[in-house]
Amino acid sequence: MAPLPSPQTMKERILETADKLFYLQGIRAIGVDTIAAEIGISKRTLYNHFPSKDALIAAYLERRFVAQRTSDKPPAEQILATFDSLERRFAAKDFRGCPFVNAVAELGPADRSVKKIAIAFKESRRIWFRDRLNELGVAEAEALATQLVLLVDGSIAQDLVRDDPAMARAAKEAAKVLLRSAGVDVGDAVANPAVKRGKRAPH
Amino acid sequence: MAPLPSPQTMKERILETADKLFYLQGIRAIGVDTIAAEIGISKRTLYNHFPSKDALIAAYLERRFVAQRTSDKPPAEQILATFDSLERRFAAKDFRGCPFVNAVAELGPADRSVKKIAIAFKESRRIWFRDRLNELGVAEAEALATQLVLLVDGSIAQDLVRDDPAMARAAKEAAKVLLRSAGVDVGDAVANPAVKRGKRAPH
DNA sequence: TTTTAGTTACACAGACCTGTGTACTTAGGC
DNA sequence: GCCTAAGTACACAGGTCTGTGTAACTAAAA
Repeated sequence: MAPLPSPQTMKERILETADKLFYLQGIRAIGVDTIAAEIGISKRTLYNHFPSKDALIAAYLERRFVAQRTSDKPPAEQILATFDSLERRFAAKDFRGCPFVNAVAELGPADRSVKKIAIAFKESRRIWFRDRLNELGVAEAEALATQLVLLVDGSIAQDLVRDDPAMARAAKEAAKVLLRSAGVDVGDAVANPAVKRGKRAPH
Repeated sequence: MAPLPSPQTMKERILETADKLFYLQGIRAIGVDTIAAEIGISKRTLYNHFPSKDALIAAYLERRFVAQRTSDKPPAEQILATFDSLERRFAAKDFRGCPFVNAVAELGPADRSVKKIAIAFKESRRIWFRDRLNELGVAEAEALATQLVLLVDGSIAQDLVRDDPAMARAAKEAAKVLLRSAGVDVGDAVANPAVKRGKRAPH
């Protein structure tokens, strides 16, 4: 058997380090040498576990693809909690946007497989929203789920550029308005701060 | 004087080509050799106009920074027209997301100047929305402008991954709901298709 | 005609990248 | 004690990239 200097397997150690470096600094910016050096292993060992950098990239993205959890809390709460979770992640200094969007932006239209997994991830989140909305009996769950996903990705893109966790709060407020407009009770008397004082446009 | 084989200046020709290649294939994916070869000039000429690739990247982004036009149409119409314009751009096969977001994603947190111009661009669009909302007399124009910007960037990110121009329509529908909720007349009897049939959540 | 600014062709330095080849070491399992 | 699987050290091939150096060319201006 191979020596196991840590509880993780070597493959997992490589993936963990690749994840950190790829995500924080960019896939193209990080060479396999850098990853191996960071772990303290030889480049040969890395290539014994992954046949190519492309394979490592694919494994990195697949590892990032974790399905969103579903709790037994009310669906509306779960939906809104998504944005609280986002805000927490934005506040962390090592947040650098959506790894899938970044990979597609970075690797371009050439890399078909990367795009495939990115689409799958985006769709899985949309489906999660849709299912929660169906639980709420919302008529046009599909359309509303898409709109919520736009708010999620919009706040991620904005935070990537501006480093402003408040984008998650703004997205949450917008989500409340959309949910309310679809007949969902979001537990708030006034859904949108833009009408907090009941002001209306003069004409 | 230098020979001018085309009405444009050489600098502009370089920028135009760099724009096309950087945007479509990624900044890191394109070398200066490729740009020079595409125009049919020597690499030396390129470096006579731009001291470094970084300078060319900066010029590329600055050239992309075009302020949004303001027409004399009603502000609400102008705001919604933004999403129609987005949809048209999504439908073009050479659309590859927001060049500023892509550059930040690609170049990482190291490149400070790229981030700076990206922030300026995002903020300029938010300001444009805010000014239109102020014209409409919306109370919380700042907050609503931010929410609209989230929809814009969200639809761009989604289209980048999914190649689905319908994302722009979804963003527009969501924008209508938000505007309506802020008291703006968007000229539509029913703002959100999710309540088109008046369905309500059962509990 | 002479000058001069812009361009060209081309080589090259120096760095970095992916991926391989090879011989050596180390540590369990039998 | 031996075998085997995994890891190590290290060189290197072959490619790409940015950026520079240099001498020749071209065309317009003076």
